[in-house]
Amino acid sequence: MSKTDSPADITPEGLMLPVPGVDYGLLDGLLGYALRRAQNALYLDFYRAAAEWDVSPQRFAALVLIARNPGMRQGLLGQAMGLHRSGALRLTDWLTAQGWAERRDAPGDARAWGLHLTAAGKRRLAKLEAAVAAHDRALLAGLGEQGPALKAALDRLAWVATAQSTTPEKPTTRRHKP
Amino acid sequence: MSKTDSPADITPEGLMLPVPGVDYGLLDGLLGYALRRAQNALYLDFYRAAAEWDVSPQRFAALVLIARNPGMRQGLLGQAMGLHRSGALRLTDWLTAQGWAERRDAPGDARAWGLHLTAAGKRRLAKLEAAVAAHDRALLAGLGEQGPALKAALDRLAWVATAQSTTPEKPTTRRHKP
DNA sequence: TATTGTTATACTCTATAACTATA
DNA sequence: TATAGTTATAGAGTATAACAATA
Repeated sequence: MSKTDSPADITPEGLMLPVPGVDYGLLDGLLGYALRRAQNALYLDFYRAAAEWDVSPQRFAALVLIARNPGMRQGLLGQAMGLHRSGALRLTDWLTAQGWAERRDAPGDARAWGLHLTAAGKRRLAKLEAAVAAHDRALLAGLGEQGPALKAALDRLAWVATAQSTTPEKPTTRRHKP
Repeated sequence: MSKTDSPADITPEGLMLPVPGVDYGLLDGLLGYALRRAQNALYLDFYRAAAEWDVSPQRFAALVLIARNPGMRQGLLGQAMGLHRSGALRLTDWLTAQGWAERRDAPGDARAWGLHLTAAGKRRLAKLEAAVAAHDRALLAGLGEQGPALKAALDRLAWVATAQSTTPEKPTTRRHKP
């Protein structure tokens, strides 16, 4: 008796706002949950900033990495992003299909590709980066004095959490041929 | 000429560690990217803590919510977690299939379910919550004095970011029948 | 024998659209 | 007409396994 989903269904999905009347128990006190809420909010926010380009946060990161490390291999890209080889492949497929990047022969190794942005990709990325950076500055501004401290604490948190699970000797020295 | 994937392929996938020699460009300065790194690390870390129970962070959150709000509807659960109805359905399906929770008739509305933990679910959750809480405390301890400030800043960040995209009148007053 | 990239496949997460039964 | 839940389906995202070409 209904045509399709109703008007009141305009519920902003993905928005993880605290719902009044709901008891969140220990979630409210957890660092991990606070992080998830914040990340969720930022994710949605990113899409607003990058709406014009139709690029996800992950793809944006890939673009920046390729731009700053021209000729990098697919495998290295995956490594830098915590992806499996096959994931890096799909990511690269998308970037090339959309005209952002291209695969060229890698000098010295006939098996590998060197990744590069296309001319159009470089042009577009310049604007996209500006938009994202402006966006990030707005967030920092909204945080006031807490901003810089937050950034530092996040970096440290990533380090502490990985240290607990992997316990490498040093933060930097990793990812090398065994 | 290889049987399957080789020994050196034990690359901890999903681990988003900074790779030495790679230039991350503006990513290193972005709040959003720092957040993603931290969240990624915490996610993997959570799995260590909850390995014994085979529960994802999201499912853990659902369990806590149901435990603290017995009889809550599927729809409300989805709302609290930023999920679509169909997502809440699948989540609930999993929780019931695993014996964590059960659907009972909701008093007053024959269309709706009331969600409840099972007796076994309550018992298991008590231990799981203890493990997760201990884990979170360890993270906070690792952060030292930065810890509490980080938590506060994250809460504020989530608020700032959603404010920029939705601009509601007040943080709390939302999500009500129009 | 190990590595780079590929193909094929599968599983998770989450959305949309359309449907049912209530309200 | 709107809502709660459901079904079916599709799309990301990411993993595993097996393979080819190259190292």
